[in-house]
Amino acid sequence: MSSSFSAIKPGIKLSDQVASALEAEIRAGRIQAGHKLPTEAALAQQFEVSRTVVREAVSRLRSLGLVDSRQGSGMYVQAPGIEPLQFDLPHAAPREAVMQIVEVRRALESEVAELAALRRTDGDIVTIRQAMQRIAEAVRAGRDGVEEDVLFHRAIAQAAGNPFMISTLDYLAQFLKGATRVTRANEARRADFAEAVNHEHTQIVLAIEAGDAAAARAAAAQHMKNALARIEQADIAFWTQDGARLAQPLVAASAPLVF
Amino acid sequence: MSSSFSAIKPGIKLSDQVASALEAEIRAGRIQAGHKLPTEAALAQQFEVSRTVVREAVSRLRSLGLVDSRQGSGMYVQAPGIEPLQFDLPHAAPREAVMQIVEVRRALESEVAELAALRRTDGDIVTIRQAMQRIAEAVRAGRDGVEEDVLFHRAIAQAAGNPFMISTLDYLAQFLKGATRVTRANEARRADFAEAVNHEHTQIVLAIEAGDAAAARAAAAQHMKNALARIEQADIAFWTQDGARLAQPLVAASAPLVF
DNA sequence: GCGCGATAATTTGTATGATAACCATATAAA
DNA sequence: TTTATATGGTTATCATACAAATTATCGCGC
Repeated sequence: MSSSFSAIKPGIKLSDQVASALEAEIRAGRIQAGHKLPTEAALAQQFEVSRTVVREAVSRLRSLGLVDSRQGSGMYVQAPGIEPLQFDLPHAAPREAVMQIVEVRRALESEVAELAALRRTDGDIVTIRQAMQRIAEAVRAGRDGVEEDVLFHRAIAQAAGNPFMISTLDYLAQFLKGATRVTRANEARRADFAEAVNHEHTQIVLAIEAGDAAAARAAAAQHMKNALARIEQADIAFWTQDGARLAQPLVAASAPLVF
Repeated sequence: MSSSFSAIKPGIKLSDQVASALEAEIRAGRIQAGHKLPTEAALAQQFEVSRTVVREAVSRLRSLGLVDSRQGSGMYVQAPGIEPLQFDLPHAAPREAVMQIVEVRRALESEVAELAALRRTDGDIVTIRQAMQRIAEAVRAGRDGVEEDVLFHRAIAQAAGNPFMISTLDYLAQFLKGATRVTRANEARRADFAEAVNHEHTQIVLAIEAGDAAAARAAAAQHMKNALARIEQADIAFWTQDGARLAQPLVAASAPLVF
């Protein structure tokens, strides 16, 4: 292995240049996974920089999961890991995107409800019941109950006993958090919405308690379908200028719950 | 494997501790987006560490996109974006994890098949048919057809018209790629597996072509259920020592397809 | 008082050297 | 074979200093 690293250009931050160079070396596979890469001192000499910038660079690679440094031993390159999931949202059609993400959630919530009906323990049922209580209390207290709603669905996911379902749903929740609140324009429908949501939640819980997998799936799917309808009826949340995420709606105090 | 001596770990790196503390501080919103956080010297004094570790910690936060440092000015917290999805796999129960991830996939594939049945265009059907053809050709050519299988399921997802479904399934595929190939120990069953997989694929495609949403969902769910059974029958892929991801199986040439 | 440029102070980026903690290996001792 | 010790190498942390970029401050003319 020759791989004498090229010199560097001034202007851009040195640590970034070194980090990029090393990252390229690794991703190109010129340094095999599991192997040690040169010592900090050696790298500093090859790049003609101080050990400080080498450490800064390696720090970045470590947080990217590309290398793993062990004190006293050395720095080892890790096999290229799993590429994380990150939706890229189109700035063009935010309404479409929300509905499509809800479709994904519907698929998971249906499965989760079914699994919960099959696997729920007595403790799970207690937790779910409590979560439903808290939603009612929040609504009575005049709040929107969005946080409690998240916990309710999370409790069901917990009962399903699949941690990957939970984390995937949590990911989706980041996008839908803004959409679960609708604007003041629909304030008049608030009571209707809250009642409908509560009824749908009840259907799900009853099916889970009864251990009726098919009914639980159907109830969850119906819940999502109705939530979609509620979102469409209302003004949905809008997107931030960079299109990176859903913005928090301006009005939250008296906004109805849709999920 | 003697008695239970809990592993002590005072060897947590200072920079990691500082980074975690700062990250918690930011994610909790105690430092608003756009505001400056204390100078490196100040942080070093507060945490009672050297400026070096503060810089290492901040380096991590910068690569996470949480802060942005400008020379001569200071370090500014950036608006926290969407947290990407990244399963953390337990190195304890890899078989369980695979099955749980397949559960997630089953939920999505069922929904995808249903949506595809409702929304497929003529062009979609052609693409799906071609993808199925390519699997058959690959199997006849003696290859495992895993790549073609991925494209087949992707074609169906395309027909469903939901890009988020596609990217989520792609993410799951990273974990299941290793599991779709089984070891040579099951070589004898190869013909059976290939035939079964082909039959299940056909059922899905026929339902989609017929526009029968319920049948498509059922066929897809059955396909996933059977795939799970095939995985259980076979030796599933094993995990790497760090539990970070599925390892590529050693034997791929004559391994049967399960999905 | 107000603009405005020089300048000083502040802050991050980089360099350097030193020390501590830790690991791997070899060697000696029991 | 096992245990203890020695030794060199590597990363982690510390302390200090300087460079480079930004920001605040001062002084001066008007």
